[in-house]
Amino acid sequence: MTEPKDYKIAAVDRALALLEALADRPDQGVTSLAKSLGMTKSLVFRLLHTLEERGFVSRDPERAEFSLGYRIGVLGERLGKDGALLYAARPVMDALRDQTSENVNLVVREGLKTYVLATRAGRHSIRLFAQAGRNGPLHAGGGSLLLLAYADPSVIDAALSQPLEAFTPYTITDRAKLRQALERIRANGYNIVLNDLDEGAFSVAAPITGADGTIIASISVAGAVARFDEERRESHLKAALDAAAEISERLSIHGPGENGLVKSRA
Amino acid sequence: MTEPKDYKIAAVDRALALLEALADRPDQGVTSLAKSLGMTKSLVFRLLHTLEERGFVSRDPERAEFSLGYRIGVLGERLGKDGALLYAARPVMDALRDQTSENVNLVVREGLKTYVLATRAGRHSIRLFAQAGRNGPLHAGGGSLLLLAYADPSVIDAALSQPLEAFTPYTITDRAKLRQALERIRANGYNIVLNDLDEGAFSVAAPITGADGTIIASISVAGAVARFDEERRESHLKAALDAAAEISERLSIHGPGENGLVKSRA
DNA sequence: AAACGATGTTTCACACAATAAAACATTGAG
DNA sequence: CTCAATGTTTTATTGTGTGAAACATCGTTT
Repeated sequence: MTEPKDYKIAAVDRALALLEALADRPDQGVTSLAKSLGMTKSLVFRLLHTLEERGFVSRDPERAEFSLGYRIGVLGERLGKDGALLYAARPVMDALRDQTSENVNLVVREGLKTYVLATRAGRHSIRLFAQAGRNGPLHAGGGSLLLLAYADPSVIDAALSQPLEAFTPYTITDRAKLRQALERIRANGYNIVLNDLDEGAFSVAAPITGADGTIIASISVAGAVARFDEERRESHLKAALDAAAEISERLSIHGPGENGLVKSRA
Repeated sequence: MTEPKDYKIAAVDRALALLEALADRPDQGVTSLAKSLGMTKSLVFRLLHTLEERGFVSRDPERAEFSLGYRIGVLGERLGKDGALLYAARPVMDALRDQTSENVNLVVREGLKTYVLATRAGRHSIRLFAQAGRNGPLHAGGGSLLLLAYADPSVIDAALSQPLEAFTPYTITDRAKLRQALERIRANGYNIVLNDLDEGAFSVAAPITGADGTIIASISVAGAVARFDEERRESHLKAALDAAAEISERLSIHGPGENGLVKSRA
């Protein structure tokens, strides 16, 4: 492989590595950090000094150990939980769309509704499906059902105590059957639906895990059932699960592995 | 003034400045950022490139504009709201303690209780008062009452519908009088109490404002009433208000002004 | 359609600033 | 009291961050 142009500026990259190390394990000293990152003490010292002046790291009153600083919190709050998820998902959604040529949706739950955080339009379907920013029901749609399945029991109860609108003849409105469906989703770790929200549409949804290990969103591949055969079922499912895993990893405190970005296209 | 040794490493500092600029105004392009920060386009480009590879900035799919990246969110979440507040307050609390020689307490509300996030022990009082991590009531104590005063009306109602323990003969347990007291706190913008939680103790509390403008915590100067005269009342109040303002500014999206750290000791 | 202007991208050479090594200061333990 | 480990400071050299300017790639205007 050819060298892909490296515009990275080393000092900055090292500083960011330092922040990651402190996020991973707080309350570390200069020596410890230098050792674990393969830097010299003096370098780490000066990096910390720079970061501290801007509040990106904070030192213990006892003047010994460092942790992430308040400014990280302020900036992080600025972008919000949805922002982090959205930006982490962006390149992965692009890749998933390219891989499947179908629509890709990123959905979160908000109370007893779902909310489409972002979408990618597949090559085919023109006027189809999800619009970013739109609310949807919890009891129909691939991603929605999946989110409901992993929601707190009290949320499930609340959702099931509402009237369940039938969007198509295939929408599950029977509460017992719905509970069964949720059970199966949890058992499978994914969800595949056909025609239950939009007639003629399929959806293959996988769960995204936040930094705390709970399921916070779903990513789904959706398109016209006409293009949905057994083979695509398998490939789309694998692609969705992989994408969900990748996003989840990005959102974990340890961050993405070696590969800085999404896997290279074959 | 003598030059205070500058260990700052320029590249890193500029990168952080870039992050701040993006937090201040998202969706900016290379040129815009370069102009507003007084950097060259090529530098900004490379900084952004470095930051992007680690997920600290994110670019629009349309390949034009940049914003803060998901990693900021992940790291920020890691430290939590309390962490940001705590670290922002740390040096200010130290300064306030040095200035007043009294105890300094940082208190937040959690439901119908208060929670001492951090303390600094004054020169005098040995075995006195607040312990970090301890819960306290909402209706007694300088910081607590102040937090109650600025809490949501529903919280006030809930707090007042509970039994109001009398910790000393001076504790306000009459609901009407308590509401009056809260009213006066809001009118003043601060709170001063004597003997209401601990016999023989005073407390001068000021409100801390979060990034969204709401009051999220209180910082207070506390000590023995024996040392509390009219002059100290004024000076402690001013010191507490200044400290609260300083912390609030740090927590604001625009960040602290020119002076990177706390004001120099006189 | 062609020319323009603005923006993002790339190249390149030089100065200065980031870096490593090593000396120094400070702290705590045995 | 000595020793070991840590944070801090200095210094010299090299490498790298930097600015200027060329280039590409748009979208807009005439």
